[in-house]
Amino acid sequence: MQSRSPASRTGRPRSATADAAILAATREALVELGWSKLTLGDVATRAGVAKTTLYRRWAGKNELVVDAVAELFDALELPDRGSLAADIEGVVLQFATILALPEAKSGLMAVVAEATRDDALRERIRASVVDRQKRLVLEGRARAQARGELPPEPDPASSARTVDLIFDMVAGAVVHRTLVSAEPADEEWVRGFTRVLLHGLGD
Amino acid sequence: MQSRSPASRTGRPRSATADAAILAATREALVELGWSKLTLGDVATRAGVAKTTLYRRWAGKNELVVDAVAELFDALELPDRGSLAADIEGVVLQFATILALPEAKSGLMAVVAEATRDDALRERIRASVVDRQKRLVLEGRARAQARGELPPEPDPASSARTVDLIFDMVAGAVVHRTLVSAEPADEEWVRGFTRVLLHGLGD
DNA sequence: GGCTTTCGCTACGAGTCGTAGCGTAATGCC
DNA sequence: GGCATTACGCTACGACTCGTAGCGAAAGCC
Repeated sequence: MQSRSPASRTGRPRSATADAAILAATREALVELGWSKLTLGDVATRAGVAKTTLYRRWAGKNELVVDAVAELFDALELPDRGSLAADIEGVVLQFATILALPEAKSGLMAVVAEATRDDALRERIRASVVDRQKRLVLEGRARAQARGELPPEPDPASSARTVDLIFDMVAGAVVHRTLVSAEPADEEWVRGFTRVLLHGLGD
Repeated sequence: MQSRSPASRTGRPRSATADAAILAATREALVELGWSKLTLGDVATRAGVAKTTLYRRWAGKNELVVDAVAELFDALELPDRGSLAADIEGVVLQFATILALPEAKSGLMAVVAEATRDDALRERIRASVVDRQKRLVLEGRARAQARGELPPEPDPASSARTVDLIFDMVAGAVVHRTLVSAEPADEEWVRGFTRVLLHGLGD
Protein backbone atom coordinates (compact mmCIF):
# COMPACT_ATOMS: atom_id res chain seq x y z
CA MET A 1 0.00 0.00 0.00
CA GLN A 2 1.02 3.65 0.25
CA SER A 3 3.81 4.27 2.70
CA ARG A 4 2.56 6.20 5.67
CA SER A 5 5.45 7.48 7.74
CA PRO A 6 5.45 5.37 10.92
CA ALA A 7 6.69 8.33 13.00
CA SER A 8 3.27 10.01 12.80
CA ARG A 9 1.40 8.65 15.79
CA THR A 10 -0.64 11.72 16.63
CA GLY A 11 -3.72 13.10 14.92
CA ARG A 12 -6.74 11.47 13.41
CA PRO A 13 -5.83 8.14 11.76
CA ARG A 14 -6.67 7.39 8.18
CA SER A 15 -9.81 5.37 7.72
CA ALA A 16 -9.06 1.79 6.73
CA THR A 17 -12.66 1.48 5.62
CA ALA A 18 -12.12 4.27 3.14
CA ASP A 19 -9.04 2.49 1.78
CA ALA A 20 -10.99 -0.67 1.07
CA ALA A 21 -13.93 1.25 -0.39
CA ILE A 22 -11.66 3.22 -2.72
CA LEU A 23 -9.83 0.16 -4.03
CA ALA A 24 -13.10 -1.69 -4.56
CA ALA A 25 -14.57 1.33 -6.32
CA THR A 26 -11.50 1.52 -8.53
CA ARG A 27 -11.93 -2.09 -9.65
CA GLU A 28 -15.62 -1.47 -10.24
CA ALA A 29 -14.85 1.56 -12.38
CA LEU A 30 -12.22 -0.41 -14.31
CA VAL A 31 -14.85 -2.98 -15.21
CA GLU A 32 -17.47 -0.46 -16.25
CA LEU A 33 -15.34 2.23 -17.85
CA GLY A 34 -11.91 0.80 -18.55
CA TRP A 35 -8.61 2.52 -17.96
CA SER A 36 -8.88 5.54 -20.22
CA LYS A 37 -12.34 6.64 -19.13
CA LEU A 38 -11.72 6.07 -15.44
CA THR A 39 -11.54 9.37 -13.56
CA LEU A 40 -10.51 9.91 -9.98
CA GLY A 41 -13.57 12.04 -9.37
CA ASP A 42 -15.77 9.18 -10.41
CA VAL A 43 -13.92 6.72 -8.17
CA ALA A 44 -14.31 9.08 -5.23
CA THR A 45 -18.05 9.32 -5.79
CA ARG A 46 -18.41 5.54 -6.06
CA ALA A 47 -16.42 5.04 -2.86
CA GLY A 48 -18.42 7.68 -1.00
CA VAL A 49 -15.36 9.77 -0.18
CA ALA A 50 -14.18 13.20 -1.23
CA LYS A 51 -11.85 13.57 -4.19
CA THR A 52 -9.30 15.28 -1.97
CA THR A 53 -9.08 12.16 0.18
CA LEU A 54 -7.96 10.22 -2.86
CA TYR A 55 -5.19 12.66 -3.66
CA ARG A 56 -3.96 12.61 -0.07
CA ARG A 57 -3.23 8.88 -0.37
CA TRP A 58 -2.24 8.27 -3.95
CA ALA A 59 -0.13 10.38 -6.26
CA GLY A 60 -2.40 9.71 -9.21
CA LYS A 61 -4.32 7.25 -11.33
CA ASN A 62 -1.32 4.99 -11.97
CA GLU A 63 -0.52 4.27 -8.34
CA LEU A 64 -4.15 3.83 -7.40
CA VAL A 65 -4.80 1.25 -10.11
CA VAL A 66 -1.64 -0.69 -9.25
CA ASP A 67 -2.82 -1.07 -5.68
CA ALA A 68 -6.35 -1.95 -6.74
CA VAL A 69 -5.18 -4.63 -9.15
CA ALA A 70 -2.47 -5.96 -6.83
CA GLU A 71 -5.10 -7.11 -4.36
CA LEU A 72 -6.43 -9.50 -6.99
CA PHE A 73 -3.18 -11.45 -6.92
CA ASP A 74 -3.37 -12.12 -3.19
CA ALA A 75 -5.17 -15.39 -3.92
CA LEU A 76 -2.21 -16.93 -5.78
CA GLU A 77 -0.71 -20.00 -4.18
CA LEU A 78 1.08 -23.18 -5.25
CA PRO A 79 -0.77 -26.33 -4.16
CA ASP A 80 1.34 -29.48 -4.21
CA ARG A 81 -0.08 -31.67 -6.95
CA GLY A 82 2.65 -34.27 -6.89
CA SER A 83 4.56 -33.52 -10.08
CA LEU A 84 6.24 -30.54 -11.67
CA ALA A 85 3.94 -30.61 -14.67
CA ALA A 86 0.84 -30.68 -12.49
CA ASP A 87 2.17 -27.90 -10.26
CA ILE A 88 2.89 -25.68 -13.24
CA GLU A 89 -0.50 -26.34 -14.77
CA GLY A 90 -2.19 -25.48 -11.49
CA VAL A 91 -0.50 -22.18 -10.90
CA VAL A 92 -0.70 -21.08 -14.52
CA LEU A 93 -4.42 -21.75 -14.49
CA GLN A 94 -4.78 -19.63 -11.36
CA PHE A 95 -2.83 -16.82 -12.94
CA ALA A 96 -4.89 -17.06 -16.10
CA THR A 97 -8.12 -16.96 -14.10
CA ILE A 98 -7.12 -13.73 -12.39
CA LEU A 99 -5.88 -12.19 -15.60
CA ALA A 100 -9.17 -12.99 -17.30
CA LEU A 101 -11.00 -10.64 -14.95
CA PRO A 102 -11.96 -7.44 -16.77
CA GLU A 103 -10.56 -5.24 -14.00
CA ALA A 104 -7.18 -6.98 -14.28
CA LYS A 105 -7.09 -6.90 -18.06
CA SER A 106 -7.96 -3.23 -18.38
CA GLY A 107 -5.78 -2.00 -15.59
CA LEU A 108 -2.63 -4.07 -15.52
CA MET A 109 -1.42 -3.54 -19.06
CA ALA A 110 -2.14 0.17 -18.88
CA VAL A 111 0.02 0.70 -15.82
CA VAL A 112 2.75 -1.47 -17.32
CA ALA A 113 2.69 0.80 -20.35
CA GLU A 114 2.95 3.85 -18.13
CA ALA A 115 5.77 2.22 -16.18
CA THR A 116 8.00 2.33 -19.25
CA ARG A 117 8.52 6.02 -18.50
CA ASP A 118 8.28 5.91 -14.69
CA ASP A 119 10.83 3.93 -12.71
CA ALA A 120 9.05 4.39 -9.40
CA LEU A 121 5.83 3.03 -10.86
CA ARG A 122 7.60 0.01 -12.31
CA GLU A 123 9.13 -0.69 -8.92
CA ARG A 124 5.69 -0.46 -7.34
CA ILE A 125 4.33 -3.00 -9.82
CA ARG A 126 7.26 -5.29 -9.23
CA ALA A 127 6.86 -5.18 -5.48
CA SER A 128 3.11 -5.64 -5.29
CA VAL A 129 2.37 -7.88 -8.28
CA VAL A 130 5.40 -9.48 -9.89
CA ASP A 131 7.33 -10.63 -6.85
CA ARG A 132 4.32 -12.47 -5.56
CA GLN A 133 4.43 -14.65 -8.65
CA LYS A 134 8.17 -15.05 -8.79
CA ARG A 135 8.02 -16.62 -5.34
CA LEU A 136 5.86 -19.37 -6.84
CA VAL A 137 8.49 -20.13 -9.46
CA LEU A 138 11.13 -20.54 -6.75
CA GLU A 139 8.89 -22.81 -4.69
CA GLY A 140 7.95 -24.93 -7.66
CA ARG A 141 11.56 -25.42 -8.71
CA ALA A 142 12.64 -26.35 -5.19
CA ARG A 143 9.90 -28.97 -5.04
CA ALA A 144 10.81 -30.36 -8.43
CA GLN A 145 14.45 -30.59 -7.45
CA ALA A 146 13.50 -32.38 -4.24
CA ARG A 147 11.52 -34.85 -6.33
CA GLY A 148 14.45 -35.28 -8.70
CA GLU A 149 12.49 -33.87 -11.66
CA LEU A 150 14.97 -31.03 -12.17
CA PRO A 151 18.74 -31.03 -11.68
CA PRO A 152 20.06 -28.89 -8.81
CA GLU A 153 21.57 -25.55 -9.81
CA PRO A 154 25.28 -25.39 -9.02
CA ASP A 155 25.85 -21.75 -9.92
CA PRO A 156 23.71 -19.22 -7.99
CA ALA A 157 24.04 -16.61 -10.73
CA SER A 158 22.86 -18.94 -13.46
CA SER A 159 20.15 -20.13 -11.11
CA ALA A 160 18.76 -16.61 -10.79
CA ARG A 161 18.91 -16.14 -14.55
CA THR A 162 16.94 -19.32 -15.08
CA VAL A 163 14.23 -18.23 -12.67
CA ASP A 164 13.91 -14.91 -14.43
CA LEU A 165 13.73 -16.65 -17.79
CA ILE A 166 11.05 -19.08 -16.68
CA PHE A 167 9.09 -16.29 -15.16
CA ASP A 168 9.19 -14.18 -18.31
CA MET A 169 8.13 -17.20 -20.35
CA VAL A 170 5.23 -18.20 -18.12
CA ALA A 171 3.81 -14.80 -17.32
CA GLY A 172 4.51 -13.46 -20.80
CA ALA A 173 2.78 -16.32 -22.56
CA VAL A 174 -0.35 -16.12 -20.41
CA VAL A 175 -0.54 -12.36 -20.74
CA HIS A 176 -0.05 -12.49 -24.50
CA ARG A 177 -2.59 -15.27 -24.92
CA THR A 178 -5.18 -13.41 -22.83
CA LEU A 179 -4.69 -9.83 -23.96
CA VAL A 180 -3.25 -9.86 -27.46
CA SER A 181 -4.59 -13.08 -28.90
CA ALA A 182 -7.74 -12.53 -26.83
CA GLU A 183 -8.25 -16.26 -26.43
CA PRO A 184 -8.88 -17.99 -23.10
CA ALA A 185 -5.91 -19.63 -21.39
CA ASP A 186 -8.02 -22.66 -20.53
CA GLU A 187 -7.00 -26.14 -19.41
CA GLU A 188 -6.29 -27.39 -22.89
CA TRP A 189 -4.03 -24.46 -23.69
CA VAL A 190 -2.25 -24.73 -20.35
CA ARG A 191 -1.56 -28.43 -20.96
CA GLY A 192 0.02 -27.69 -24.32
CA PHE A 193 2.03 -24.83 -22.90
CA THR A 194 3.35 -26.91 -20.01
CA ARG A 195 4.37 -29.70 -22.36
CA VAL A 196 6.44 -27.33 -24.51
CA LEU A 197 7.93 -25.61 -21.48
CA LEU A 198 9.10 -28.91 -19.97
CA HIS A 199 10.07 -30.88 -23.07
CA GLY A 200 10.51 -28.32 -25.86
CA LEU A 201 9.13 -28.20 -29.38
CA GLY A 202 11.09 -31.19 -30.63
CA ASP A 203 9.28 -33.32 -28.03
CA MET B 1 -3.72 2.44 -42.83
CA GLN B 2 -7.10 4.11 -42.55
CA SER B 3 -9.61 2.85 -45.07
CA ARG B 4 -10.44 5.51 -47.60
CA SER B 5 -13.47 4.51 -49.62
CA PRO B 6 -12.13 3.59 -53.06
CA ALA B 7 -15.26 4.94 -54.77
CA SER B 8 -14.20 8.53 -54.06
CA ARG B 9 -12.05 9.43 -57.03
CA THR B 10 -13.05 13.06 -57.36
CA GLY B 11 -12.00 16.04 -55.28
CA ARG B 12 -8.70 17.06 -53.75
CA PRO B 13 -6.69 13.98 -52.76
CA ARG B 14 -5.33 13.54 -49.28
CA SER B 15 -1.72 14.50 -48.89
CA ALA B 16 0.50 11.45 -48.53
CA THR B 17 3.19 13.77 -47.19
CA ALA B 18 0.90 14.75 -44.34
CA ASP B 19 0.31 11.08 -43.52
CA ALA B 20 4.01 10.39 -43.16
CA ALA B 21 4.60 13.58 -41.20
CA ILE B 22 1.77 12.79 -38.78
CA LEU B 23 2.97 9.25 -38.09
CA ALA B 24 6.54 10.42 -37.62
CA ALA B 25 5.37 13.20 -35.30
CA THR B 26 3.37 10.65 -33.33
CA ARG B 27 6.43 8.49 -32.76
CA GLU B 28 8.43 11.55 -31.81
CA ALA B 29 5.81 12.59 -29.29
CA LEU B 30 5.69 9.05 -27.89
CA VAL B 31 9.41 9.22 -27.20
CA GLU B 32 9.30 12.66 -25.60
CA LEU B 33 6.00 12.54 -23.76
CA GLY B 34 4.87 8.93 -23.53
CA TRP B 35 1.36 7.66 -24.11
CA SER B 36 -0.57 9.45 -21.40
CA LYS B 37 0.79 12.93 -22.03
CA LEU B 38 0.56 12.66 -25.79
CA THR B 39 -2.18 14.93 -27.15
CA LEU B 40 -3.50 15.08 -30.69
CA GLY B 41 -3.12 18.84 -30.71
CA ASP B 42 0.55 18.50 -29.98
CA VAL B 43 1.02 15.88 -32.69
CA ALA B 44 -0.71 18.14 -35.20
CA THR B 45 1.60 21.02 -34.34
CA ARG B 46 4.70 18.82 -34.65
CA ALA B 47 3.55 17.51 -38.01
CA GLY B 48 2.74 20.99 -39.28
CA VAL B 49 -0.90 20.20 -39.99
CA ALA B 50 -4.19 21.34 -38.52
CA LYS B 51 -5.78 19.34 -35.72
CA THR B 52 -8.89 18.87 -37.82
CA THR B 53 -6.83 17.06 -40.44
CA LEU B 54 -5.89 14.49 -37.86
CA TYR B 55 -9.49 13.84 -36.88
CA ARG B 56 -10.49 13.46 -40.52
CA ARG B 57 -8.16 10.47 -40.87
CA TRP B 58 -8.09 8.78 -37.49
CA ALA B 59 -10.90 8.16 -35.04
CA GLY B 60 -8.70 8.98 -32.06
CA LYS B 61 -5.45 8.53 -30.23
CA ASN B 62 -5.68 4.73 -30.15
CA GLU B 63 -5.93 4.23 -33.90
CA LEU B 64 -3.26 6.81 -34.62
CA VAL B 65 -0.72 5.22 -32.31
CA VAL B 66 -1.41 1.74 -33.68
CA ASP B 67 -0.59 2.92 -37.18
CA ALA B 68 2.45 4.84 -36.01
CA VAL B 69 3.87 1.87 -34.13
CA ALA B 70 2.92 -0.66 -36.82
CA GLU B 71 5.34 0.95 -39.27
CA LEU B 72 8.19 0.00 -36.94
CA PHE B 73 7.50 -3.68 -37.54
CA ASP B 74 7.86 -3.40 -41.31
CA ALA B 75 11.55 -4.26 -40.96
CA LEU B 76 10.87 -7.76 -39.58
CA GLU B 77 12.09 -10.62 -41.74
CA LEU B 78 13.35 -14.18 -41.30
CA PRO B 79 16.85 -14.65 -42.73
CA ASP B 80 17.83 -18.27 -43.35
CA ARG B 81 20.60 -19.05 -40.90
CA GLY B 82 20.75 -22.75 -41.54
CA SER B 83 19.12 -24.19 -38.41
CA LEU B 84 15.91 -23.79 -36.50
CA ALA B 85 17.68 -22.55 -33.39
CA ALA B 86 19.62 -19.94 -35.33
CA ASP B 87 16.51 -18.82 -37.19
CA ILE B 88 14.59 -18.38 -33.96
CA GLU B 89 17.41 -16.50 -32.31
CA GLY B 90 17.68 -14.18 -35.29
CA VAL B 91 14.03 -13.25 -35.48
CA VAL B 92 13.61 -12.95 -31.73
CA LEU B 93 16.55 -10.57 -31.60
CA GLN B 94 14.99 -8.46 -34.33
CA PHE B 95 11.71 -8.35 -32.47
CA ALA B 96 13.48 -7.45 -29.24
CA THR B 97 15.38 -4.65 -30.95
CA ILE B 98 12.19 -3.06 -32.22
CA LEU B 99 10.45 -3.49 -28.90
CA ALA B 100 13.33 -1.79 -27.11
CA LEU B 101 12.61 1.46 -28.94
CA PRO B 102 10.95 3.95 -26.58
CA GLU B 103 8.20 4.74 -29.07
CA ALA B 104 7.31 1.05 -29.30
CA LYS B 105 7.44 0.43 -25.58
CA SER B 106 5.29 3.40 -24.63
CA GLY B 107 2.75 3.01 -27.36
CA LEU B 108 2.22 -0.68 -27.97
CA MET B 109 1.25 -1.79 -24.48
CA ALA B 110 -1.05 1.16 -24.04
CA VAL B 111 -3.08 0.36 -27.11
CA VAL B 112 -3.15 -3.32 -26.17
CA ALA B 113 -4.61 -2.29 -22.83
CA GLU B 114 -7.23 -0.17 -24.57
CA ALA B 115 -7.99 -3.03 -26.93
CA THR B 116 -9.33 -5.12 -24.06
CA ARG B 117 -12.50 -3.01 -24.28
CA ASP B 118 -12.51 -2.30 -28.03
CA ASP B 119 -12.83 -5.19 -30.47
CA ALA B 120 -12.24 -3.03 -33.52
CA LEU B 121 -9.00 -1.73 -32.06
CA ARG B 122 -7.82 -5.24 -31.23
CA GLU B 123 -8.52 -6.29 -34.79
CA ARG B 124 -6.53 -3.32 -36.06
CA ILE B 125 -3.58 -4.33 -33.92
CA ARG B 126 -3.83 -7.91 -35.06
CA ALA B 127 -3.90 -6.95 -38.71
CA SER B 128 -1.10 -4.40 -38.69
CA VAL B 129 1.27 -5.75 -36.04
CA VAL B 130 0.58 -9.31 -34.91
CA ASP B 131 -0.05 -11.02 -38.22
CA ARG B 132 3.23 -9.76 -39.58
CA GLN B 133 5.00 -11.71 -36.84
CA LYS B 134 2.85 -14.80 -37.07
CA ARG B 135 3.88 -15.14 -40.69
CA LEU B 136 7.46 -15.55 -39.49
CA VAL B 137 6.48 -18.43 -37.22
CA LEU B 138 4.85 -20.22 -40.14
CA GLU B 139 7.88 -19.69 -42.36
CA GLY B 140 10.29 -20.83 -39.70
CA ARG B 141 8.37 -24.01 -39.01
CA ALA B 142 8.10 -24.85 -42.70
CA ARG B 143 11.85 -24.48 -43.07
CA ALA B 144 12.54 -26.59 -40.01
CA GLN B 145 10.22 -29.31 -41.29
CA ALA B 146 11.98 -29.24 -44.66
CA ARG B 147 15.29 -29.67 -42.85
CA GLY B 148 13.84 -32.51 -40.78
CA GLU B 149 14.26 -30.63 -37.51
CA LEU B 150 10.54 -30.74 -36.74
CA PRO B 151 8.02 -33.47 -37.52
CA PRO B 152 5.33 -32.61 -40.10
CA GLU B 153 1.93 -31.73 -38.70
CA PRO B 154 -0.71 -34.26 -39.71
CA ASP B 155 -3.75 -32.49 -38.29
CA PRO B 156 -4.37 -28.95 -39.63
CA ALA B 157 -6.33 -27.97 -36.53
CA SER B 158 -3.62 -29.02 -34.12
CA SER B 159 -1.08 -27.39 -36.43
CA ALA B 160 -2.83 -24.04 -36.09
CA ARG B 161 -3.02 -24.44 -32.33
CA THR B 162 0.69 -25.10 -32.16
CA VAL B 163 1.50 -21.98 -34.17
CA ASP B 164 -0.65 -19.89 -31.89
CA LEU B 165 1.01 -21.40 -28.83
CA ILE B 166 4.52 -20.78 -30.11
CA PHE B 167 3.61 -17.27 -31.05
CA ASP B 168 2.21 -16.48 -27.62
CA MET B 169 5.30 -17.94 -26.00
CA VAL B 170 7.80 -16.07 -28.15
CA ALA B 171 6.14 -12.70 -28.32
CA GLY B 172 4.92 -12.91 -24.73
CA ALA B 173 8.33 -13.74 -23.31
CA VAL B 174 10.08 -10.93 -25.17
CA VAL B 175 7.40 -8.41 -24.24
CA HIS B 176 7.46 -9.44 -20.61
CA ARG B 177 11.24 -9.39 -20.45
CA THR B 178 11.42 -5.95 -22.04
CA LEU B 179 8.50 -4.17 -20.40
CA VAL B 180 7.81 -5.81 -17.06
CA SER B 181 11.21 -7.12 -16.04
CA ALA B 182 12.73 -4.08 -17.76
CA GLU B 183 15.83 -6.04 -18.71
CA PRO B 184 17.30 -6.16 -22.21
CA ALA B 185 16.47 -9.18 -24.34
CA ASP B 186 20.05 -9.41 -25.54
CA GLU B 187 21.90 -12.25 -27.27
CA GLU B 188 22.62 -14.14 -24.08
CA TRP B 189 19.00 -14.06 -22.99
CA VAL B 190 17.78 -15.06 -26.44
CA ARG B 191 20.14 -18.05 -26.49
CA GLY B 192 18.78 -19.28 -23.17
CA PHE B 193 15.22 -18.70 -24.27
CA THR B 194 15.68 -20.57 -27.52
CA ARG B 195 17.26 -23.51 -25.72
CA VAL B 196 14.27 -23.85 -23.38
CA LEU B 197 11.81 -23.39 -26.20
CA LEU B 198 13.40 -26.15 -28.27
CA HIS B 199 14.43 -28.63 -25.60
CA GLY B 200 12.46 -27.76 -22.47
CA LEU B 201 13.50 -27.21 -18.90
CA GLY B 202 14.54 -30.81 -18.27
CA ASP B 203 17.16 -30.43 -21.01
C1' DG C 1 -14.72 26.74 -65.75
C1' DG C 2 -17.31 23.77 -62.53
C1' DC C 3 -17.57 20.15 -59.14
C1' DT C 4 -15.84 17.84 -55.22
C1' DT C 5 -13.03 16.99 -51.44
C1' DT C 6 -9.27 18.38 -48.44
C1' DC C 7 -6.81 21.86 -46.05
C1' DG C 8 -5.65 25.43 -42.35
C1' DC C 9 -7.62 28.28 -39.18
C1' DT C 10 -10.53 29.91 -35.37
C1' DA C 11 -13.75 29.29 -31.94
C1' DC C 12 -16.60 26.80 -28.88
C1' DG C 13 -18.96 23.96 -24.84
C1' DA C 14 -17.97 20.11 -22.20
C1' DG C 15 -15.26 17.62 -19.27
C1' DT C 16 -11.14 16.54 -16.33
C1' DC C 17 -7.22 17.79 -13.71
C1' DG C 18 -4.90 18.75 -9.35
C1' DT C 19 -4.95 22.22 -5.68
C1' DA C 20 -6.44 25.55 -2.12
C1' DG C 21 -9.22 26.93 1.55
C1' DC C 22 -12.43 26.16 5.17
C1' DG C 23 -14.90 24.19 9.04
C1' DT C 24 -15.46 19.76 11.30
C1' DA C 25 -14.24 15.07 13.16
C1' DA C 26 -11.20 11.78 15.38
C1' DT C 27 -7.26 10.47 17.72
C1' DG C 28 -2.83 10.88 21.15
C1' DC C 29 -0.60 13.45 24.79
C1' DC C 30 -0.60 16.17 28.93
C1' DG D 1 -10.96 17.60 30.18
C1' DG D 2 -8.20 20.45 27.16
C1' DC D 3 -4.83 20.83 23.40
C1' DA D 4 -2.21 19.80 19.36
C1' DT D 5 -2.32 17.30 15.27
C1' DT D 6 -3.93 15.04 11.46
C1' DA D 7 -7.77 13.36 8.35
C1' DC D 8 -12.14 14.35 6.37
C1' DG D 9 -15.98 16.40 3.36
C1' DC D 10 -17.11 20.13 0.76
C1' DT D 11 -16.72 23.91 -2.57
C1' DA D 12 -14.48 26.51 -5.86
C1' DC D 13 -10.94 27.51 -9.03
C1' DG D 14 -7.64 28.17 -13.31
C1' DA D 15 -5.55 25.40 -16.67
C1' DC D 16 -5.78 22.14 -19.89
C1' DT D 17 -7.58 18.78 -23.42
C1' DC D 18 -11.25 17.07 -26.04
C1' DG D 19 -13.85 16.62 -30.32
C1' DT D 20 -16.70 19.40 -33.43
C1' DA D 21 -18.48 23.23 -36.30
C1' DG D 22 -17.97 26.76 -39.59
C1' DC D 23 -15.41 29.35 -42.81
C1' DG D 24 -12.65 30.59 -47.04
C1' DA D 25 -8.94 28.86 -49.83
C1' DA D 26 -6.49 25.17 -52.34
C1' DA D 27 -5.98 21.10 -55.32
C1' DG D 28 -7.30 17.71 -58.03
C1' DC D 29 -10.84 15.46 -62.00
C1' DC D 30 -14.45 16.14 -65.69
